[in-house]
Amino acid sequence: MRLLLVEDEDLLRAQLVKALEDNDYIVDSVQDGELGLFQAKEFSYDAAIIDLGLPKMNGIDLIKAIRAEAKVFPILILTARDNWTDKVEGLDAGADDYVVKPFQIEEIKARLNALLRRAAGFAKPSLDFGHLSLDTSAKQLSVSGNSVELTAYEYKVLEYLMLHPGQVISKMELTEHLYEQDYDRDSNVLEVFVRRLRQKLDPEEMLKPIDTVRGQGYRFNVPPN
Amino acid sequence: MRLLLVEDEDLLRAQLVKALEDNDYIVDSVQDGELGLFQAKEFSYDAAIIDLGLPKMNGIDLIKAIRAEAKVFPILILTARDNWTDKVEGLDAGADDYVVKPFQIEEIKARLNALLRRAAGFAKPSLDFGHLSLDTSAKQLSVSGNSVELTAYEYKVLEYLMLHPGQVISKMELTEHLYEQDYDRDSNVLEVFVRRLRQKLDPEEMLKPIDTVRGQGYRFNVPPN
DNA sequence: CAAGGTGTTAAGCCTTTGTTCATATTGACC
DNA sequence: GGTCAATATGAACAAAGGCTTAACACCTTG
Repeated sequence: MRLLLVEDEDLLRAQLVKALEDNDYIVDSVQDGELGLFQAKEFSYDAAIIDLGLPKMNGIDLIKAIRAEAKVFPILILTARDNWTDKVEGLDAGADDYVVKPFQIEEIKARLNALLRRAAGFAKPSLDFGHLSLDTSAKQLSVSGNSVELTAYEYKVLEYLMLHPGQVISKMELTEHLYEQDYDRDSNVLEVFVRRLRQKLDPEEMLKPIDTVRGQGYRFNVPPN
Repeated sequence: MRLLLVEDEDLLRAQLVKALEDNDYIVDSVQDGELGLFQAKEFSYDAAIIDLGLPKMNGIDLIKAIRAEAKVFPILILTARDNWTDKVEGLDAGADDYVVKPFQIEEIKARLNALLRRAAGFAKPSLDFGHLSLDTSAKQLSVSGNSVELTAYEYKVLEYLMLHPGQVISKMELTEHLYEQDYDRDSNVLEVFVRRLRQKLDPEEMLKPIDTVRGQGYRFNVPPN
């Protein structure tokens, strides 16, 4: 899960980043609205946490701009207690929830979880395609009935692919979803993971659940019927 | 046993928290209805104690909202003597019992025990999976008929895992259920408990009732039929 | 006070996993 | 067909994470 954090206060930002990272989120944090918008346009996030009082471009405008880009990930806004009217404006602009400063880090985490779960919407515990089924709460794959264990990273890759069935996902997009910063460019970790996944998904190499589109990325195939 | 306490009066709240904690409950306490609802949604409790006169969202609405979320844990309401009509409304809204203020702490504890016993009584006296059966009221485990003693913490761990069968439960989630605050990060208590549990559950190490999903947590395996 | 049990810590060992590397294979373009 | 870049593959390695055991402090209980 990759988060965008836009917060101008250095100390608070650092605390949040740490807390979120401890919870296994991958966090990109920036200090002002302009940078926030740039990041939001350039990368794809699972959720954003945005302080409403920001330099360069205020939080409300940032949210509007993000929504104008047709980005739909949930947005959690941080607002000071005294100007709570902002909160309404923020929700109007397209935010999904708010937390009033000062807050407990725990509250942020809980709200975030709620949003992400809600965003998953259909709250599907499992992603099913033909004889492949990925149980997202058991973190387990089942191939025509037989359960198969996945490592943490194998799971992340497969989940991401299965969440975008039939779409070509570039290696960069995948890598960015797995790691914090842009990872060492000349590494073939991803290829190795895909290789191991293919073996587990389809030991016989008959059905080719994951195609490689040369130069573009990988694609999880929706099985016929 | 984890309780949710929603009470706006600081002194009373503190007294209740202390008394309950002395009785080995784990207590989350909040000051208003909105926070209460949030907690109830976000975490899973064994029971709740709710004052009817609350800021932000009154107790009646809170109870309705909790029940609307399909939460079934018992709810004990606290009500002032003069407006006893609230009590009826509260019970109608879905509360299970009431105590009139002012009260003796002892009374709260007694009512709570009764509620919990009743809830355990017909809700789920035992968690059964294959040849494993955990008697939640006797706090006793039986492995293919033979009863096995569990220590307090062993029981807590196993109960939590068995309440979420087939799901991967992170160590953090488990630890938070065992202890109040987030516990010392670099301690391996949990591993030790799991180790001891595994021995008791399955001395032969054949059936692997508890899987470890590396980097993610533990999973109680649902035995195949 | 002795004895036994329980929760906790510490330490070393062992396994899994992520990562790298070297080398093979593939596909696209000339 | 030849050439080059992109991807696959298999093996090897180091570190993280988990396991296991033992010891210890603290309670209870008799």
